[in-house]
Amino acid sequence: MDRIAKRQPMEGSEALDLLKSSSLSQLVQSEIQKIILSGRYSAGAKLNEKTLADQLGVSRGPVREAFQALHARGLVEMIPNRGVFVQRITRHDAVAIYDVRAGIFGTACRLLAERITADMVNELNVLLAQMEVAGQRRDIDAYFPLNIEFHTAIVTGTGNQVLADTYFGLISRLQLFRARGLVHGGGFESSNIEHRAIVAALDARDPHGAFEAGWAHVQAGKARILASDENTAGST
Amino acid sequence: MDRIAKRQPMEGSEALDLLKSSSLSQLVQSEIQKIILSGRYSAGAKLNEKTLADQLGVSRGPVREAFQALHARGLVEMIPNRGVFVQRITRHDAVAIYDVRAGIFGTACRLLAERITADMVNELNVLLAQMEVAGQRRDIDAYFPLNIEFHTAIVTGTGNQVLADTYFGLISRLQLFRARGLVHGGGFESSNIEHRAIVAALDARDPHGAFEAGWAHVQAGKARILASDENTAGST
DNA sequence: TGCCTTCGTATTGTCAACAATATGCAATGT
DNA sequence: ACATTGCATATTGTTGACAATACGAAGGCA
Repeated sequence: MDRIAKRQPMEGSEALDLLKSSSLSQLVQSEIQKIILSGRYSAGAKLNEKTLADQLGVSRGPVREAFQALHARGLVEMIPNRGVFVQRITRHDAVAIYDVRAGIFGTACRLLAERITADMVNELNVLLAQMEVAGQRRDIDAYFPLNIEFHTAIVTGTGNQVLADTYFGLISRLQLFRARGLVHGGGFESSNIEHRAIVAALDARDPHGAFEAGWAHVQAGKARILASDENTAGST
Repeated sequence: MDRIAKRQPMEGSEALDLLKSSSLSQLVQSEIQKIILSGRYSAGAKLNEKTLADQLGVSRGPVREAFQALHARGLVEMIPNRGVFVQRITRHDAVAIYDVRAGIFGTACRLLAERITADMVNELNVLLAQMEVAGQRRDIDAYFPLNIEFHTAIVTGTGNQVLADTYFGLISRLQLFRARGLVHGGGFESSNIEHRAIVAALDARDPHGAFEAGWAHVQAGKARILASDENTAGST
């Protein structure tokens, strides 16, 4: 764990974040978030204030502030006088998150369909082609980042920052759900078919079709994850 | 401003909140949120740590923690070494929030259409009737809480807590937008027509129709607010 | 007059100490 | 053997103090 530097302005990797946010709590927050999402702590694990503070080289104050922000983002659970724990995402929670994500992503597609440029369509088509290649090769390490880039391009392409923030908030909570196990390979083919349907609707500037395609894609993803989870563990 | 009691367990109004959350920061947070949403501070106004801490009868620590949570919820803006300010919601922001709200509310309607009970339909019909009475009487004080109850019933009726939280988060940010001025009366008639369309689709268990009705209702509300804002102030 | 520098004050950022609560272990009693 | 009580320890909750930064007024200079 990288010890946060004692205020020396430029310090390697995230100098930009530092310049923008400066305050230690922001730094500590993103650091703890990284730790949580990396899956280093299992779901429900306790986050000790002093331990974390020592690891990051700060006092407990900023750590406690970071906890509050992470709690508001739904990444940790706080029990008074007991402590802070990595949020447990049950199957039931995951379903709820996926349904909201379906609505948000569908909305993104719908909004994008009304304003998408030819360049953006081309960009998505390039990603589509690359994903198909990776899919045929069963190359999950190539496929995964492309898949993320595809969804990110659509969500940020709307130009709606609130939508993007909401979407990424849901994504991070889902990361928490599948933090353990779940290679969730497979489903390349169907996933690519769904991607093509989305781009087709976007290219046709068809808001309704785009929403439906986006919604259906996330719902299909939900089904795939839940099926995969069914096989690996018997979580509540 | 009610001074927060010094730990005496039961203290009038929000004893339940206290029992559940206990920690001062939670209390302070909801208190500051109330202050912000009440519109007592104008948009962009500075929130002084020590002043607030003294008003609430606590030290700066819990106040700072509350700030972090409120920042994560998008209610305040934090500038390093400068302080915390009531979040400014521009017209552009409001449009973005409304678009997301349309998607979320539409999604709520869609999900609810798949699981709504006859009792729930009746409940909504009762609210519908009451709103029509209030609308015909131009009784905004009666109409407003009914309107909120109608939307809340739909959103919570889905049983999806994540969706509800997301929705209410957007609502509170919108409250920030129209905190000043904006009586936004009028539009009763059209609003009621839209409400009827929503309930009709729900009663018909028609997910697509319900989504569209919900989406259209929020979009219409957006148009009404923006038009009203056009007349009152020239915000950015 | 208008602009810049300088200094005092107010405010934020961080920390370490103190108080309150919970946890785990040992001793006691049934 | 098992449950219960009491104590020692660890952890959280809160506070006040100190350091660093920003703000604003007064004064000097062109």
